[in-house]
Amino acid sequence: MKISSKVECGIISLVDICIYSNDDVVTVINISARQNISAKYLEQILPQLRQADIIRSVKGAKGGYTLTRPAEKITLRDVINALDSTVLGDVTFIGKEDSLIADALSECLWSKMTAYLQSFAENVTLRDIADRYNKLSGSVSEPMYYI
Amino acid sequence: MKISSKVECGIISLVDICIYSNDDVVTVINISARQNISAKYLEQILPQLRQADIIRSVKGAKGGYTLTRPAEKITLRDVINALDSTVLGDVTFIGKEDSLIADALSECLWSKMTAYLQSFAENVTLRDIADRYNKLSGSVSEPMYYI
DNA sequence: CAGTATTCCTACCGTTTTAATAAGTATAGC
DNA sequence: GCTATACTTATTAAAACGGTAGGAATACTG
Repeated sequence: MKISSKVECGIISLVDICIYSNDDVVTVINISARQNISAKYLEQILPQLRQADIIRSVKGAKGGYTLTRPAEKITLRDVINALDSTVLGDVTFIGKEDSLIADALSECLWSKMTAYLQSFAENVTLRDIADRYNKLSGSVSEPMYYI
Repeated sequence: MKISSKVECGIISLVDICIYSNDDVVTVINISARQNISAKYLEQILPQLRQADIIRSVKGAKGGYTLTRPAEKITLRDVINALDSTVLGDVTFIGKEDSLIADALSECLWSKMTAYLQSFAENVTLRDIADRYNKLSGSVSEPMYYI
């Protein structure tokens, strides 16, 4: 599966906001520095997530971003669809293909696949990713204390 | 989901071969005419399916293609992987992303999704598509006889 | 053995998509 | 008013994709 950098960076940004906002906003510059993603690139991605009502922005000095709701209420389906609706959406053919075989294919394969992808992504939340991240980062750094 | 025209046309060609080869080979020109796909384009797709041992070719005059095995033994997984291994394969990030968050994301979402896609496509065969096609084409033309 | 029908190979071109950058505007805190 | 920030739009550069083209190799046919 090919996932665009935009989707990848978008999700990473959200997890970053989730982890580092302690009742406070998180700025593009912060995210950029921590996640090693160009700030200018983020400025293009985050507004899309705001329009999808996943994050809320505060303008001006001391501004930044926060999640609009608890991380466990934000599904990856919401996020992915906001950034690139083709990822989980119905199969689209560039070259028209108005053939019955293509229809059969759609019924037997593509539509079932995409239905599953949607429902699967609906059952994974930002919280799940953040928790998993915490475990991963814990298992990397914690053992150091015991050396 | 975005599926390339190559994958779509490749599968259509195989179903066409499956339907129209009666112990005989099927030529690119035949497929092209029936499925309305440029012959030159097919000449680019079919060799890939031959290399993947899905079809067998006969060169020269009276040449053409046949399936290497019964249609019920050819899974869509084989076909899709032969034509574009990125469709069902592991998620690939264009922009490197060597972050732990990306790892967490991979574990919680991408790898599970792709594993499912692979296993799902493994359980659909060319025969299934051909059968479905026959039903579709039947339900379109058969009722005409009763008018 | 010549002619023809076919697969095969490789290069090429144009369009679209994507990634990333850039520049400048608007807003709000201090 | 200065500064830090989000917002918007345009632009560039690179890659992927769809499709075309020319010609070489191969094998049947008369």
